[in-house]
Amino acid sequence: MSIGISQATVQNRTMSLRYALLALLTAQPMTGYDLAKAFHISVGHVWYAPDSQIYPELRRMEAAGLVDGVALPWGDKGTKTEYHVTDAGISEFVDWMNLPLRYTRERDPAHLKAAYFEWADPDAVREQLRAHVAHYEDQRRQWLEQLESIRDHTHPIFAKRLERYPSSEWPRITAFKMFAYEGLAARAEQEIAWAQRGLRLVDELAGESAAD
Amino acid sequence: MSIGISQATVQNRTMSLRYALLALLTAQPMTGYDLAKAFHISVGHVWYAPDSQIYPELRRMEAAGLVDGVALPWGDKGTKTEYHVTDAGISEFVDWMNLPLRYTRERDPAHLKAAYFEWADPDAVREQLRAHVAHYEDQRRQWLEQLESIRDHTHPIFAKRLERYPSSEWPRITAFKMFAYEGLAARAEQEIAWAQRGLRLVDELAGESAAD
DNA sequence: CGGACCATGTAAGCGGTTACATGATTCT
DNA sequence: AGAATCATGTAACCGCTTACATGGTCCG
Repeated sequence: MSIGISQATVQNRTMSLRYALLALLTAQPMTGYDLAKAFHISVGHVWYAPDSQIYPELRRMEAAGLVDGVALPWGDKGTKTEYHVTDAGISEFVDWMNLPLRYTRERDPAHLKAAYFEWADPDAVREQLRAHVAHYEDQRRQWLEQLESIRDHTHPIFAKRLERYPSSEWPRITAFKMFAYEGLAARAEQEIAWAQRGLRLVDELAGESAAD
Repeated sequence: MSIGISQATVQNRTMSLRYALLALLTAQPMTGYDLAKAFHISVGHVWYAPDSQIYPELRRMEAAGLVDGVALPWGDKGTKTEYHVTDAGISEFVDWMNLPLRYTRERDPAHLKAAYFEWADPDAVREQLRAHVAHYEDQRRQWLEQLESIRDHTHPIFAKRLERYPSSEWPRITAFKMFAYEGLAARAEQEIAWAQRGLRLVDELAGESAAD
């Protein structure tokens, strides 16, 4: 016997894609294509999204009044849509920023498998640990690159973002962004160290059984 | 014009729930209820799943021949189904264990928000960083508890698992399990350190603007 | 003129979440 | 007798992935 009046926006799960898009659009207006590209060179390292998710979400956001889509001519026949954040969009983004996060349960395939490594061939274990190292070394490299270009303000989107603020605000904004990426780099280093410890462990165990 | 013959089991995404269930059932046969409980006291700290996901998955796994469901009487009228891994189940689990992981893109709401903390109230930032600390301190505590009960073999499911092996194998199996949980504990410690650094950063920035 | 890039999607499906639902059993 | 626990689900929905699809534009 519900009456049909419902608290529509209670906080559906996370919807972080929406906020990642809003975050990017607070730096400058962009087309869906620009956003997709920005996802690869910027937030994409914190929150990845493919085109097929971005375009529809932008249209939902426009329907919700969070962004304005402005059609721009492109060549002779083509057009493209450039999205601008609205005041309502800013307001929703700030609300989200001030709201505490909901932490989800741990769900980690790498550690799940590691807990049952006795079922795998030692060589397969080694291969997977080396892949773990390689993956996080790559991540770490990317994050350090981001860090560099944020520190020296050569990061294109970040530079655009700073232009919107008085230079007195720059250290604060830069500090937060670096803080976020430093955390990710530190996490990557932790994962590398862990996997390397695993590799040593496999060698030790192989040595023992060989000595039998 | 496809002919309808398809490579059915190509590797649908991860399906880690299925392998988490198989992993548990290699320790001992269990009912859906037991498994749901085990998810809370064991793998649940690496891979969580609610009842509503476990029961249907078990039936799909039975249909796929990976487990055998044995109906057991329970009280006067009730029955319960105890699932046993089949040889095919073991084989599929081992195959999965030997296969390299597919790493998914980074998607981390906490670091996403941190990168845009200039949009949040300093107090809201502090609250979120403290929540981050609290969350990972809790995780860390749970993982260290797991570690303890694995180390001294008081962990009920793990003890059952060891019974299936000659005691010469115990160090190896124990070492892998501890390795996995140590990695998680180390990660939690890294997250705690990161958030605490964030708290210091907010204080520093507040001090600077107060000095203006 | 061809290849790289710009632009924007649709469709199917899956894994997971949340909320809801029911009844039996064992313990105190 | 009532509470805690055992047992097993259904239904709706959502965020995301994968694969597929199309056409225009710019540059060398």
